[in-house]
Amino acid sequence: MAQAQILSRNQQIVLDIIEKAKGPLKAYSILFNVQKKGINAPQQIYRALDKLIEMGKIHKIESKNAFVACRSSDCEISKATAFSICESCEMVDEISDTKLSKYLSSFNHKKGMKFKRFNLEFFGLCKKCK
Amino acid sequence: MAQAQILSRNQQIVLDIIEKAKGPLKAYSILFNVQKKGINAPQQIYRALDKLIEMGKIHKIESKNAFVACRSSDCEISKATAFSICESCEMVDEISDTKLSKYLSSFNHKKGMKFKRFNLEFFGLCKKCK
DNA sequence: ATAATAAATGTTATATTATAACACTGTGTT
DNA sequence: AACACAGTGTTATAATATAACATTTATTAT
Repeated sequence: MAQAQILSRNQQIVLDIIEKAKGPLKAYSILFNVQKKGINAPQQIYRALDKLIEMGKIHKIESKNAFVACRSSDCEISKATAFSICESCEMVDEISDTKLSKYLSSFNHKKGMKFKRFNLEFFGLCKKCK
Repeated sequence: MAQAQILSRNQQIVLDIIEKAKGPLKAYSILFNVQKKGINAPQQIYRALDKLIEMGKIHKIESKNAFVACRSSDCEISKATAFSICESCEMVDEISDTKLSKYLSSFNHKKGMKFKRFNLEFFGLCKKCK
């Protein structure tokens, strides 16, 4: 069993903000939110974000340049991510569907590529906005 | 049957560069490549890119902020995109796999979201780099 | 305990990616 | 002609991300 990760000060501050948020947060919006805690520069945010991603605590939504907390049961290093994104309200929801994950993890590209990781982003209208 | 799209001058210039390229191109690298043709400003590139994406002529690789020509048989508006990306040589390959596409297009999110479009990016090592 | 190593921090500067805003041009209506 | 519309050119600026370097803190080995 993997040992619980110990986070550094800045990593914890950044993770707290992202976990409290209702939706994806952008790096600079995180920065503005933590300036009262003594974090002043983008670098500090991006470094924390990088580590948190490595740890699988958060994910980056590539199409939005924004970051969300990982909600899947165990937060190991994430090799398989999928999200549904509402194009109206911008809501992002992590999809944890075992079948989907298995299907994609075992997907074999004709050209003989061996995959380590994938990221899938679905776009549409959520239940509310529909 | 959809009529062949007529491209504007700038759209054609940008598409030509992207089609000639071996891999994904970034907006500013396109810009530097077309300055001899009288295109001077990022806006002109981004406007062309936006239209070309709308037309399905090119795709954006979100994780790289780069653009590739669509290689799939018919270049209609693209609602279902998938790519394999080599983490070593940065090669990007469009995956056109009917089964995969059908599987994902019919994927139904529990939370009742209706999808219009998806983008999938696989990461790993290509045959050469393996 | 201490030296050595690795990880994280703080800071300034700068690179890269992308959009806003406005004036203008060409083309096709009606 | 008057109008609408898509595309263009241009200047300025916003938003996202990294480089580089000095310092501090934590971890490990001896």
